[in-house]
Amino acid sequence: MATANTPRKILVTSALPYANGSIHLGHLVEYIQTDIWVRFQKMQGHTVHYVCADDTHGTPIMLRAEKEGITPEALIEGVHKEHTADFSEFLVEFDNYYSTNAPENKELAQSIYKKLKANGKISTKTIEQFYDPVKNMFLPDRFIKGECPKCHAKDQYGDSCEVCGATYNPTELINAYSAVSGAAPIRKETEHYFFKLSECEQFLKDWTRSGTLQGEAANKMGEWFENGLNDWDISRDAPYFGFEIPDAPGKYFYVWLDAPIGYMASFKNLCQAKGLDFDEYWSKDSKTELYHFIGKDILYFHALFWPATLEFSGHRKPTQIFAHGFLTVNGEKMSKSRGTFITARSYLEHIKNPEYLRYYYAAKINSTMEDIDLSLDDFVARVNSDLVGKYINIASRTAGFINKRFDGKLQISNTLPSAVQEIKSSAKLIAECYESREYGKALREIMRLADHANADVAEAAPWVKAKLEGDEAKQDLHLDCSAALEMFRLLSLYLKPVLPKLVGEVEKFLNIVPLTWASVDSSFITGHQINNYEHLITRIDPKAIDAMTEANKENLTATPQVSAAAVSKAAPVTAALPEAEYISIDDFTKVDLRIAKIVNAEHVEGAEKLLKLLLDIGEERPRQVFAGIKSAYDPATLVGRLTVMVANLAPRKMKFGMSEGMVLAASDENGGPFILSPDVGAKLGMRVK
RNA sequence: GGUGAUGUAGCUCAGCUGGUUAGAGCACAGGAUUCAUAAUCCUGGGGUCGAGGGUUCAAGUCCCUCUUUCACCA
Repeated sequence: MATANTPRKILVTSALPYANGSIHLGHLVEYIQTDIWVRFQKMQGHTVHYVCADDTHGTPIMLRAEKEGITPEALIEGVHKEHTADFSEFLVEFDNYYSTNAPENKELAQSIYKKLKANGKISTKTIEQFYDPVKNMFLPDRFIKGECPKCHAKDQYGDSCEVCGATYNPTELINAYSAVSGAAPIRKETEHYFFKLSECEQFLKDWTRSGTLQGEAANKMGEWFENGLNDWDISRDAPYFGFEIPDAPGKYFYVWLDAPIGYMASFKNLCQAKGLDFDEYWSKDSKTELYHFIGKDILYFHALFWPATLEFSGHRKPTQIFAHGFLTVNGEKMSKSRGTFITARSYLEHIKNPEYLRYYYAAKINSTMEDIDLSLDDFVARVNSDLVGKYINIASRTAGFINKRFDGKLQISNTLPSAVQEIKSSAKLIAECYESREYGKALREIMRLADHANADVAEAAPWVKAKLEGDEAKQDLHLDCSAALEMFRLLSLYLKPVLPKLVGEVEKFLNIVPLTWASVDSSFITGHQINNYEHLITRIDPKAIDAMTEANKENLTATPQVSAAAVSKAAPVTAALPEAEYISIDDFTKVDLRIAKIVNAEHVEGAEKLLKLLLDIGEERPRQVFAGIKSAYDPATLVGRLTVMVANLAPRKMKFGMSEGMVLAASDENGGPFILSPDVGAKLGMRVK
């Protein structure tokens, strides 16, 4: 356990955000979690280096740059600026925020590769892959789309179906096409380089069970060992934005090979700037500590590939890997349609104060991989109640007496008041909570102490003493309010890792040097002069939350395609494309809507949601249409009804047969589906326009 | 589909190796107070701990089945 007596040397990383999009509230869970831990360790007096970088390589970045008509270098440079600004404003204090597309990283990636090769851990194998004959490039799985082989949903990615959840190989897709050019991909042989992970099994089994992972993470790893480890494909063919593999022209390192090496590169870059010893932190026998904070989704890379890469290239392994869960907003996945897909920038524009979010996240963060929920109502209630009502209130309600009655000078009793003593005695517990990443527990304790401090002030009733005559009452008033500010000082110290900026202002108000953990053992002395109290924090207005979610909904309709506008920081994202919200009359008339008579309706064997309808629109034979309305309609009640269908929708082969159109129906989360009915007088076959 | 997690008061969450009437904050109700940014203090109502089965003298806590939500599947 950490004590200030034994200074440690610690290197900490957060996962590298991909240089393909904006930082959002989900990302921030990790950076805030890490930053709090780093600030806590620094307050303990340890030597801590916190490094990170943009993850810049790979096919998506290459294609994105091409689409925007700029070089990949220009793209990632712009993103780097944006990311840096976002992190800085959220008070995430990296010692270095670098890029994987850097000379240090190239050199490290290549030298690590050479060492792996010299250790016999690299092999080559010819594999067959999909190839885009128009674009002249091999296609990663997620750039191949087609029909799901299981449920026949259209436009599914090459690895899994978002409709039915099936996983498969891209080769199994029906009518596969390239998401890049639309061309039908062909199969083509290519030689790939592999890291022989299969030979690292025993090492990894031992390593993952040696206390480096959380329990549930180690359980998850067990899954992979059961099936045996496969070798890891670490090469990609040109064209690829990345580093070329030494002595292998046209072959590039897969982005996941050089991304974690980016941790080293960022640190190396820091070493050059600050004169630190790189090898002290990365050599095989390093005595320093190394921690990676990551999301549970990339545990796989950090707990298998990464330690194996380090081990067999002659480096130290991570001391521990700290995986956290995902963020949900209002109990659900972040959603663009609900306005809960919120970027860091959007939060700053609407809520302004980043420390509210830091506080709320901290209140929710624990050491497990459980997801954490940002409940927006709870967010407002908690921040307003805890920070304003409890914590800041202690200073707000007592500082006035000190300033007005005692010229801002404190009077400290010889005997420590019991309430102050209680707060001091929690220092160890709170430190242990921070150390073990149980921030929620730490903040519960701190708020419990703040409650006691407020109760203590209520009991002392300074407003009563202020009205009493006599020196004794005046003396009591002076001591009581000074004690309250001492409690406030201690609580500020405990909160400092979470609220560095606010506590910085508290330090100015209290006229003290920056608080460290050792400040627990000191205290104010009689005669200490404080400054005038001014409001340090304001309550969150719930309207700002509503405005934020509304604005994010608008963003979606204004930029319907991808989040492309998010990264091109040249133009601020306002309604730049009003025309994108509208379609022309010509677009609309492409949809052939017809009045249809339901001539038959029946259940479909084996289908949970579908009814099979036969729809007459005046053609030779009725159309067969599968409609997902089983939950709301009894087939018998449908027969004979008129409704509206899309007549020129491309026929689609479904599991149960061809569907030759689509019935229109209304629904939302509260109900439906409700199919449409025409007004009296409409006849089957009539065009709807 | 497989695997790892997850489901506790209206909301957000604590509940360690099973042990007396299941806790906190917020919200709500009643009272007090007015120093403080409608902040604070005291009191109270509210839960068949996702469902069903099992082990045990005893289960929110262990086992099995089902189910919710999340993640991963190189």
